[in-house]
Amino acid sequence: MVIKAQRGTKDILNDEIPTWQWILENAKNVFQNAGFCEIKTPIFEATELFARGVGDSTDIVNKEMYTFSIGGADKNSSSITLRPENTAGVVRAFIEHNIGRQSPPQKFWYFGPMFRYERPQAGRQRQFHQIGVEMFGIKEPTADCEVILNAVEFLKSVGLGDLEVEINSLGCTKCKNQYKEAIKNVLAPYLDKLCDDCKMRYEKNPLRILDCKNEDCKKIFEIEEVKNVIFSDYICDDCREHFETLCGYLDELDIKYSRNKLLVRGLDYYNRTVFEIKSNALGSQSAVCGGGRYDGLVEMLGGNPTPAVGFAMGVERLYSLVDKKELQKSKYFIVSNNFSETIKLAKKLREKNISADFDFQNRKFAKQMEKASKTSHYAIILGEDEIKEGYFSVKNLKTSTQERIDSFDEL
RNA sequence: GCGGGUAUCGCCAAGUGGUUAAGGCCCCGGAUUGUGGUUCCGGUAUUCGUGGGUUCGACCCCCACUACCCGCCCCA
Repeated sequence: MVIKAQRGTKDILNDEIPTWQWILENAKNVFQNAGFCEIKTPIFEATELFARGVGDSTDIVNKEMYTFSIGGADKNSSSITLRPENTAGVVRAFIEHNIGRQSPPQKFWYFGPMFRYERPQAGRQRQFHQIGVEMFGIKEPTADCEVILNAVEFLKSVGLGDLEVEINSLGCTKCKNQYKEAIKNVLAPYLDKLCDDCKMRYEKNPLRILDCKNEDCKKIFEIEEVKNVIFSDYICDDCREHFETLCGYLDELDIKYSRNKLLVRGLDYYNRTVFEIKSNALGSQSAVCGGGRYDGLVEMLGGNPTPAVGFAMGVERLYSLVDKKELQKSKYFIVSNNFSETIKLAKKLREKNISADFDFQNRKFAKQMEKASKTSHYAIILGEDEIKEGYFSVKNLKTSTQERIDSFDEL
């Protein structure tokens, strides 16, 4: 019986690796230049962290978590969960290490695998990777601006500078709740015409009705009185000023964005600013990046009240949009039938940080040259004459020119 | 959780009831016994996702299962 990779998981092999590494290098450059420090948190956490942090009205917590009971069936067993996203974990670390004591802002970026038990599909796997950023301690829209700028700059660095940003403001706890009530009231007469999913959302999380793609539901949003409520400027003065200030900053940076009043994100912790970056080249899973402000989360998880804002990007989705990179050739391929001389030379070259490879089967020169031309820029011929007289014949495999090199230092 | 599609060598694939399962790429070997990229020659699936069934005979028909893909939902 052949064991295969689990459903919704995949191996990332040679042909994909250069592009993955390139994406990561760009992330590191962009975020570290902006003062974000990488943070690596564990892949599993207490189940309760996600239940409280991500929110139990979300599908992620309700039906998509990989949860295990550790310690058997006895009463002391603890429940752990493979992280479905990384904000909760970073916030946990932030509180646990008292990072809020340092002078704000505290800026982090991360990369790593996330796990969600969903039906695999284009742009969606059960183990997938996210690159993200979290910024703590700043309530002003300057932080929202910094975070969005970094998302855009990173996308630009991987050649995706033209994707448009959608933003919205959900308001603070107070105006968000007023808005929810207003939506429930105006939709009440139409409740039985909404799709089944929306009927459930009506009770659990009415804002998400606005996200519905069902045509019948969309028609209801077109009804004058409903439309008036949905598109009303429900947010309070403070929230509006926060949002408008942010928009002003984005304008100054020439970041193209559009206001999408129907943009509500599925995670419970968001307030005020939310944003998404989409590409229609992705099929139905169109969001490459999603993020927003979560001013209440640190306190909810037991820390001091701390404003925060961040985003996450799906690396597999990013990968599918980006120009692919090829495996780099090594500089030298040593062609020889003397293994000990060959590997000693390779070792010396590698110690000088020069890439070198060679044949391991003592094959004839024609075969070794063939391999050399596929994998390397130059062949170093190390035959009997060269070894005896102590020089190297170096052949440029592109131009087919060969020259004699007398000392190792010239390589 | 609900709908639809597909499954033939590492990859791309032809074959759709009849004794040896095309072809291309890659890989391996040879022509070229110490010099590659071109060319030429040769080699690589006792087997067609798995298990049953129909049939004298199945990769091709039927049933079940599994996996993958696509859409819904949700999200990155």
